[in-house]
Amino acid sequence: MGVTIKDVAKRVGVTPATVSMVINNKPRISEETRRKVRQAIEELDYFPHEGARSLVLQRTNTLGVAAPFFTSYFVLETLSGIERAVRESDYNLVLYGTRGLAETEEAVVTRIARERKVDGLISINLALKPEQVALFQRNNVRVICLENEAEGCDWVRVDNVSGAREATAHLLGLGHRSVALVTGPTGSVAKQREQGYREALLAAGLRPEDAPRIEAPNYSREDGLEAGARILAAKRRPTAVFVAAGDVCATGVLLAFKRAGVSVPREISLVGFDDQPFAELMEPALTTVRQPMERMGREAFGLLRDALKETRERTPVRRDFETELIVRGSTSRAKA
Amino acid sequence: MGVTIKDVAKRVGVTPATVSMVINNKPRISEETRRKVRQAIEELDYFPHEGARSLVLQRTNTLGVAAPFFTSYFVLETLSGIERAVRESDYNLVLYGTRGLAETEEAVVTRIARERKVDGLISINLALKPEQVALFQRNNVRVICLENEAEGCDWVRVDNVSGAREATAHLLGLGHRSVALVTGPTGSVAKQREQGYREALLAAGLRPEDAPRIEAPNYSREDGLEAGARILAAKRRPTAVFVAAGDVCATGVLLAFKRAGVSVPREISLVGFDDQPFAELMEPALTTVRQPMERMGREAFGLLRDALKETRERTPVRRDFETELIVRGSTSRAKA
DNA sequence: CTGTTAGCGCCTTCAG
DNA sequence: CTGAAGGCGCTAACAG
Repeated sequence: MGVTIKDVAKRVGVTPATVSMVINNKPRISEETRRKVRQAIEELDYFPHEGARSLVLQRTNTLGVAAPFFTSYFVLETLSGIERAVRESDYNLVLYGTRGLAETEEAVVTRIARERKVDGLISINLALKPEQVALFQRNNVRVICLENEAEGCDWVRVDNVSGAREATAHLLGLGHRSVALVTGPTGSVAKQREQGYREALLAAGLRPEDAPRIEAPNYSREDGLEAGARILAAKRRPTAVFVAAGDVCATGVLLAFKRAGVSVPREISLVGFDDQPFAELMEPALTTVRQPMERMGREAFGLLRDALKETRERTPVRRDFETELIVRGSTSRAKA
Repeated sequence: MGVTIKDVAKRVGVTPATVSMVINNKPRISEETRRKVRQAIEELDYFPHEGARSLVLQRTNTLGVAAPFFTSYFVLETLSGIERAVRESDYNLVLYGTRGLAETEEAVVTRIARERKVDGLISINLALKPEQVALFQRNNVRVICLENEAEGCDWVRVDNVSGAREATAHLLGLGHRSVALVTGPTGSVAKQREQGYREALLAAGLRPEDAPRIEAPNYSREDGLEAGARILAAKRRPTAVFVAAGDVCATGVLLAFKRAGVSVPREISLVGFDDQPFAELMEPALTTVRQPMERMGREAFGLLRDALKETRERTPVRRDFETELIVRGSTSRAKA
């Protein structure tokens, strides 16, 4: 169908091996031959067949990115960083979505590991089990974890503990003594944020048990609406809320407060997590914790590329990025 | 390195060909052999090498998605629809970003066509030139266009003309006689939306030239800010604005109005395009034009899959999706 | 019903 | 410096 290396060879009157060497810039080919081969390639509009190369070279020049959803802001932003870095290299990028379902995740991961379509994988937010990590190792697929951690893999994440601690400390610094927590379902990220929250409270001599703790199973706006209602219904109403479950959820909390006629930040202060673009547009604009997602994506790609250069196993690399507290209008000093 | 079809064959005492036939469910293999082969596959934990299959089968089971950016809401949402549909099939998805640069786009497109890593491509918003379409055809890569149109390709898009007409008509129906337009840079989509806008005005006996027409080169919030300022500075200030350049840009326009102390919708009405999630969260909530992005993505995948089944060329298929006007708080009746 | 042969397109020895 | 041969892992065609 297409033009192959043989066609080029025939035209020049050499063998495919010679053409191959020219393409791959191997030495010990005369300038003369080199020139003629190049010209033939030009004339025939020849381009090497990547699949065939992969087969013999045992590498695909392709990286995978797996994530539960590609609609999550975090995933999207990190993907964007990855994509940008990849475009500057000559890797390709394959996407694997797991739809947030454990069984799909299982199947997808198995497939990625064994199908050999990728040299390496960036796993965003997947709960990789040890046997899955082992499967990747056996199949010689390097894995970098983004946001989640898996034993034996490099990982890139944000320091959730300190981010949450800082957010909570900001509220305490404004004089709030009762800070509610709205957090995601069990998972390492949620745990870390809760830990940071608790650390800040304890450091201020407060007891975490004294303020409402509400779970937002889906990090959704609806979850936030319900959380907001429950916070208002608490017997001792808190004067501040830290929505560790993220900005989307925080919009729901805010909406619940507005519907109840409770003013933010006059009566209650609100802090989110993520710094999504709309955070700045809300009324009041949302104080929140920013994560350097794009940079994290680039870093994940960098680690993967480096890992692929090494033939032997390295000791896993860990990168913790710092968060940044963005103070806006949704937080203010507690009334005395 | 990994276990191959030969290992399986050797273990059972048959040839690779037999194993291959079992794997691919070809008939004329005895139940006995079939069973033994299956068992050996199980025991050895064998999995076919996709790359090797592709080489001989002349298809990669992989589809590409190319777009300028993967951070644009439209791209993201359609990608999500594509991804979902793909996950239900057994195709893989490769991403190609062009960074919005013409030369990158040129290089990427050429590479996609010639590298043969994909059987088909969904092109979101790329300006495919006829020679590029021809290049794809020569290399037997099917192409579906999403949002943009290219001669000779199937395409999926939204009816921008009628969407813009409806949005404008909504404003006119509220009694507005001077409706400004904020539109994207030249491109088929922007042209279509402007056409719809003009049609609505003309149908109401108004002259498009009488109201400000402002370009937003990057569809950005900053562009919107500037557009808003210019609208307020117009000698005869319009009472309504249609931001065909999208909701992000509309947030800028709104901000400019707020900063100037001009109340929306009391003094001026505002309509966006896209219905991004934050549109509902703005104050006032934004009236806007919704596009069924997810469904469009699924449809694009469906068309591509069908096209790949057909061996011969078909006459191009076109799908126009309808928009939906979502009326919220940013539009109200013009004062008499 | 199964084995043999040939080849997908390319690259890497090893001779010459 | 270049050609010939072998093989990456798999499948299709043809024999047996």
